[in-house]
Amino acid sequence: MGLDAAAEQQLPSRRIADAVRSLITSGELAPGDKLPSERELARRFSTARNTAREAIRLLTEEGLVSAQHGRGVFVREKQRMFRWGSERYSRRTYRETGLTPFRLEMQRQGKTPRVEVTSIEQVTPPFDVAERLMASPEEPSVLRRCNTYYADDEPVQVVTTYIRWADADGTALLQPQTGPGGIYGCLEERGHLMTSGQDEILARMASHDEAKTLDLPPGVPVLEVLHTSYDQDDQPFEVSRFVHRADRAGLVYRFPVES
Amino acid sequence: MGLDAAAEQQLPSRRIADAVRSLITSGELAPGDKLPSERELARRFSTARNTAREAIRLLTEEGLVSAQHGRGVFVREKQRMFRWGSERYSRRTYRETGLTPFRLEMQRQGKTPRVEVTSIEQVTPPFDVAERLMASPEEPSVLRRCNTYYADDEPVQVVTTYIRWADADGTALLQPQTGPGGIYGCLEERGHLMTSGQDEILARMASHDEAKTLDLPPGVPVLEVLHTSYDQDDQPFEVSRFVHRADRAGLVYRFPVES
DNA sequence: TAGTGGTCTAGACCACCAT
DNA sequence: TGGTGGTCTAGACCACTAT
Repeated sequence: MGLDAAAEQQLPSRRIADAVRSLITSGELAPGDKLPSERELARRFSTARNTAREAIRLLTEEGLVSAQHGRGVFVREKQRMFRWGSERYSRRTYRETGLTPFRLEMQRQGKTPRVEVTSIEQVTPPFDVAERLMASPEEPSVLRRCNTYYADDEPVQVVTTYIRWADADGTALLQPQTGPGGIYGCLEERGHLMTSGQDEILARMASHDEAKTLDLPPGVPVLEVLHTSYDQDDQPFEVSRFVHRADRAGLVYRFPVES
Repeated sequence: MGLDAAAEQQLPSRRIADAVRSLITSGELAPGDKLPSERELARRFSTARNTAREAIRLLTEEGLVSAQHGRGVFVREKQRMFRWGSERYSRRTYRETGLTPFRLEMQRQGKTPRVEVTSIEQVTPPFDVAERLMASPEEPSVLRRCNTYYADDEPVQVVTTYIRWADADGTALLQPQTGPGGIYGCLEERGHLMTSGQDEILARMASHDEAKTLDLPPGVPVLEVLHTSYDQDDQPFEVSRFVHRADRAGLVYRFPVES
């Protein structure tokens, strides 16, 4: 398997990692292929098993391989299946297809969509949300809706939506099922028509809980999108935090450039 | 230091990680603070040093702490300083301030900007770039310009720009200094006025080389933006790949929502 | 049952940093 | 110089997966 092709190096763990990495980038080890076992690598490179293990850890951290308990270590499949972006909020596509953006994207990918409403509560919003929602300090409580979205029963995104309590009280927003128009339909009835949006994007490693909820393998970051909706008066009326596993999701934005 | 406050758990390494994590989230350990040493943690929890080390590794992977050789392990500072997005391409702000978006953002942050031109070469573009640039298969060669951007001599982004060779040949684009209008000025002279753009965003762990170039600590992902510029005829004429360290950079997009 | 990864121990030596 | 993280060894036992 040409593992010895790696040039002389400093650290044994690096040497092993470099050798395996070059097998992957050269294509000799294809996505889905099984790596030699830790014990086998240790034997071939005449090191302790922990050293081979450290090499695997380096590759895992780079997102190149993924371990499966009791089965082996495998070359990661590159599949960035889902594409989100500003079309997430387009009413036109919804009118034309009758599908929400999530369901539309799932259909595109041939996956079965499922949405789970995790919780609906009255809470005090986190700082960044309060700032963007301009929630009054006197009455800081907002409605928080937590949802988890699944594709073929695999979690792909976790969404937390915040709406001022004054806009939510007494509406279907307090119910898991908000009706055919979704939450934006409810908010239109309350006088808020989305005319523009802002997405703030960052990437980070998943927290402990997120890793569990999203069933994230180690070495996979998350994409976090903090979305703010603005109404016809250019006032913010809704803030949502989207958390995607970054190996499955990408974002796309088209925009005009003023001359 | 209340380390023993952690509830009983299964694995020793998790137990230690949980205890330290709760100290961080509770604020008892503030950003910049030094953690107990690995040997000290091992002593307090009556484990081997490698077990305490594994706990630190878990926290590093979550992006909570960062080790400094010979000094100790420290709680990470949360500083997401830079904000990029569609304004990156605004001609208006450039006209009004005389500053490129990068220099403007640096000024905002009180940092000293520096741009290093790493290489200017005629190459065959990678697949994703060729696809977006609609480079002809007969004449697949393009100009590739590699730049590294620094803030106070710390690398913050690596940019690779691709331009069709026909548009670049015989222009200042072949030189490190492209003149006051930058590369877009050169391309305007060649008949390409940017009227719209597309940014495709993904997050991933850094490759080996990127980690070195960006001086990335472990546990920090990168944000990759693949930008495509469209001219007055809605034809793509330039593709750039931006790679940011995700603990320093965020992206912002404002967009209209059609009714 | 055999082979795999997951975790742990109890040492050791090195490289880096502060004093 | 002493303390820190970085790496390594040579074992051990457990949990999971396949057969």
